Amino acid sequence: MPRHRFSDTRDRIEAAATRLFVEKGVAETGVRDIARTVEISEGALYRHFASKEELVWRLFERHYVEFAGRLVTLAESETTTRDKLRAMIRGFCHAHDENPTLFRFLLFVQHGQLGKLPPGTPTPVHAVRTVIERGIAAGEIPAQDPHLATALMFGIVLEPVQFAAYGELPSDLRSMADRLAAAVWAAITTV
Amino acid sequence: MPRHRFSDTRDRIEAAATRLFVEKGVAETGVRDIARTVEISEGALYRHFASKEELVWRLFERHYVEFAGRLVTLAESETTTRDKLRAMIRGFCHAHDENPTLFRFLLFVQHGQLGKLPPGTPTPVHAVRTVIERGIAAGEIPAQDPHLATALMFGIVLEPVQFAAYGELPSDLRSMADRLAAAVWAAITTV
Amino acid sequence: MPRHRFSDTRDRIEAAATRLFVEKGVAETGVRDIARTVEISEGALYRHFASKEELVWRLFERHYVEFAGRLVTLAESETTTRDKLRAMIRGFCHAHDENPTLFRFLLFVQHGQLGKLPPGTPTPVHAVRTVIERGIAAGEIPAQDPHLATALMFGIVLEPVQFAAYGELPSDLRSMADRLAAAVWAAITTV
Amino acid sequence: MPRHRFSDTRDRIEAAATRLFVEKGVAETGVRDIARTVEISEGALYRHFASKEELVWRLFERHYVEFAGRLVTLAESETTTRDKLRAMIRGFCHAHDENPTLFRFLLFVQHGQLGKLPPGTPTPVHAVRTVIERGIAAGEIPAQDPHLATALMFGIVLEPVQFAAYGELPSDLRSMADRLAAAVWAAITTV
DNA sequence: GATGAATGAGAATTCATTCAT
DNA sequence: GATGAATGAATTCTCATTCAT
Repeated sequence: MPRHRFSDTRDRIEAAATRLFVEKGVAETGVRDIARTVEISEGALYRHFASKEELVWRLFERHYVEFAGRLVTLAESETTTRDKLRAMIRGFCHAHDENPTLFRFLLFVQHGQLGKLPPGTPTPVHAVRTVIERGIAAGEIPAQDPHLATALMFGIVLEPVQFAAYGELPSDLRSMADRLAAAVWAAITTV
Repeated sequence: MPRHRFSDTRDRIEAAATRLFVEKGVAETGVRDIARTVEISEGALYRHFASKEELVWRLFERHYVEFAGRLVTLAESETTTRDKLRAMIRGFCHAHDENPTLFRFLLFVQHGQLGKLPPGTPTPVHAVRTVIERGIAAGEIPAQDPHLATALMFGIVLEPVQFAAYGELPSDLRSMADRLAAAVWAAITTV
Repeated sequence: MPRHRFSDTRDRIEAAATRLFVEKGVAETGVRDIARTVEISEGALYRHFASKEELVWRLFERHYVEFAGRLVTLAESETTTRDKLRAMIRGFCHAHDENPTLFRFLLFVQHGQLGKLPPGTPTPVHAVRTVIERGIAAGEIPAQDPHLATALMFGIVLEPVQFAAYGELPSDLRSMADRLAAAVWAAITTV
Repeated sequence: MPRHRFSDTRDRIEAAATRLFVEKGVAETGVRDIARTVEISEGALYRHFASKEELVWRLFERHYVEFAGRLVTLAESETTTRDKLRAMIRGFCHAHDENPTLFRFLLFVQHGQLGKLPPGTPTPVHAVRTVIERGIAAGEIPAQDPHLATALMFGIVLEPVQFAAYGELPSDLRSMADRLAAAVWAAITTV
């Protein structure tokens, strides 16, 4: 058996990298920083990831797609558009509170990665927009640009995360979930 | 020799730097890139800015504070809270459409810089929160956490900018200003 | 004016690199070695060459094509095939004696580079083969595989260079030129 | 467990290494490449060779000396100098065709190793030169520098190998053996 | 005998900054 | 004021070798 279990080191690398990427930014985080945090040599990192770029990508891709899937599942478990949206918003809050670092990495630090997703990959944006489009089609939401409505929903949910990171809001997002759901509903039904 | 040649070059540096910073990120933009874009030598850049860091900081600080001031002025020109907020939102949209690059630089690329502002410096966040706090005190807005209400307003206004940058919304934000103002008002009056 | 004239440093880099590449091999020569030899910093090298690979390629390409051209010119200045070949062989010897290091770099260290030449580029091999093919067509050389005859000529001329490098022959190749020409002629007319 | 498994692995390592060294060069071939090709772990390689350097050296030394011995034997089995040389040339061609990769490794990739041979070690060069020196002494070859004559012979035999590797000659050297022998004889008897 | 994660010394390359001209 | 070659530290990555299991 190896000195450390494989997945052990790999997981520790991922956790450390995510945290550092969020704290300092991807470009500002050196392979050195990650290695020092995990307490392995720089070279050892490359046994687990072919490059820093791949590390970033893997981190992003896996969790991003997974999160999108979770949102879809949450929406499917409800009937009305309003309930679907509320469930998804709770999903956002839950994901954030569970691992704020990872959440922030996925939703704010990922710009370069988005373009690499194969076209057609389900994303959180896509999941939300689909629900909204169906809501409009079903007459549950007034007719409007679904892209704009989606943007409103994301803004309302994500900006509090930024404020929380700057200490201007508590970092317990779940306690605000219903308030946010109400705000989203008000914002997209007021045309 | 032209009197304004100096500031001309300086302005061109600032414009080029802002654009590159937004397009590629601050860390990913080299002094060399900037110099090449402006068509001056690398050395010449240092005649105008003591360091790359200072260039970033100057770029941010000047426009950020100026923008905050503009928001305050806009709010002061109106009487009711609702009108104040609408005026500010129009200010956001106007600032964006006038120079989307600079706007995006100020609102999204600046994370590292925010902490350098001397405490007490007026910021856009502060300008908006003040209006909201007064609106609550005056009973024009239901009692609520003014930080959260501020976050909602920022989310509703800024997220469409991100969507516009990804081509999912038109980049003409002004055409959406009243819709955004209505959404903000609905979101913060629905508790 | 710059600290050193541009071409000065560039030339010194090329000379040092050629020598080191021949002495130790390309892979075994570090950018560090070159920089130390030229007495500049490693980074300074990159102002003159985009990469080590480009340095190798530039070194090879320029001189290789130039040498091929010289051979063609030499052949054109003679009438009979025998005289053409002798002139080319003298050209080889002259090129070697003038700068044995460069000669060895071009003819022995270049394997990886040959494939990068755009197809159709005139090479020394091509120059020699053309003369031999015409000699066969004109009946001045017995009918035979021109590729083999070319190989014989190259072997006869180049192997003494290797021996000279190992101290088993004097490094003054010009003194052997006519002997080598006689050997080549004998080898390719004896079928 | 098979008795010869050890030497099996060892042989497979040697074969893979030889091939990779010739294809990509010694420096460009990593221990990793070799291990992957043989389908063993990197660590396992060190059970068979103390270091990469030793692997290269062993590969070279054993076959090089063996090949020199074969040449001596071939020469001894003939009487006249001309026959001795022809036998040796056939030996070269045979060795090449049997294992072109190994042949090329020994004769072209070995530069660094030659100097490590204990002085006095019989080498192919030495074997050929001895025959030529005796031929001169016996009056079968005109008086001349035996080193140069040896170089001519090596050039005539080895250059076709290079051409074959570049696809400009068939890789079946044996079919050319007598032609090469004739060329060598012509080259060294024409002074 | 075998495994493969880990090491540590470099390798090539980039980059903000300096400075002689 | 301007130039661009030079610097030197830092960065990403490679690689032969070791060693706990």
